[in-house]
Amino acid sequence: MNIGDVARRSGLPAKTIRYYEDIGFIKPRRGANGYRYFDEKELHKLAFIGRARSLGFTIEDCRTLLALYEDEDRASADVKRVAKQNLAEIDAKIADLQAMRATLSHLIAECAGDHRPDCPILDDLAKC
Amino acid sequence: MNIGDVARRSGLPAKTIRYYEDIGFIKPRRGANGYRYFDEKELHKLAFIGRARSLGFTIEDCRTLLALYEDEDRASADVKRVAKQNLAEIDAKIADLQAMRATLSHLIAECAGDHRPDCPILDDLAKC
DNA sequence: ATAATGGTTCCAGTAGGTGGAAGGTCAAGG
DNA sequence: CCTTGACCTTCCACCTACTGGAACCATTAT
Repeated sequence: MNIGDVARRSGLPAKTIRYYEDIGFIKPRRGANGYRYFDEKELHKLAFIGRARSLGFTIEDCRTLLALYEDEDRASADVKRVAKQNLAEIDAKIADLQAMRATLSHLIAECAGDHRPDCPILDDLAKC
Repeated sequence: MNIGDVARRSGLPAKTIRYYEDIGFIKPRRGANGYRYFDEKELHKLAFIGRARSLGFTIEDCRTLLALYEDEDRASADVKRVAKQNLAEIDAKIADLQAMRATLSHLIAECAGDHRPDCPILDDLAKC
């Protein structure tokens, strides 16, 4: 498979796949013309990374998860630990965003949103 | 005031204040020794930006909001529009994160988390 | 032969700062 | 007067995870 096929099948942009090669996730062979050639295993790895990324795992998490995935003797506890850590980070981000959301939607509700200059949103931002 | 005083009073790191000067938010005068000198108005502006940033507004949003703040003839509708746009982005992020969270916490619940290698988390990531 | 498509490398830029080096300045204490 | 330590300066690099674009080579279809 060429990179375009892998891109289509994995759902990742070709640029991202090249980037993932740069940072060492995959090492596709090269054809005589210099083109990358991917086998099913590499496609699989890329899809794995793509799915992990979409669940909010960082690139470093992906390295760990891939290593665990390829380690037949892994303990599921190790995977669970990484996943729980990620969950905690997701929860922290949600909490942050919800706090912002609460403040902001309160301010929006208070703002008349008309032609006049008086604005509780600006008042709040400016308050010392 | 020197930059350290402003940092303490605004809650922003001195590095960030220098950065905000670089990108044109403030233009503090300089003393004979080259030190930046800040007046109350600049402190105020920095605090305004800090608060806006903590509510999730981008730097570009901050530029808009500051301009509105300094425009006596603004319409509160303009401020409200920026705020609503930001709220929509926050909501989109929360929704994304909650979708991740749901999938991930489901997988975590299914994983035994022991010494055995079987792991529904990896199975899910690997599934084509 | 040519055009469209797809591949390659490399460099730069994104957002919003943060870290660190190398060096100038100022106030207080011995 | 000198030193120490806290502050200040600039500049350059680095962070995450890509993304865009230029310049160029290869393949395929017409």
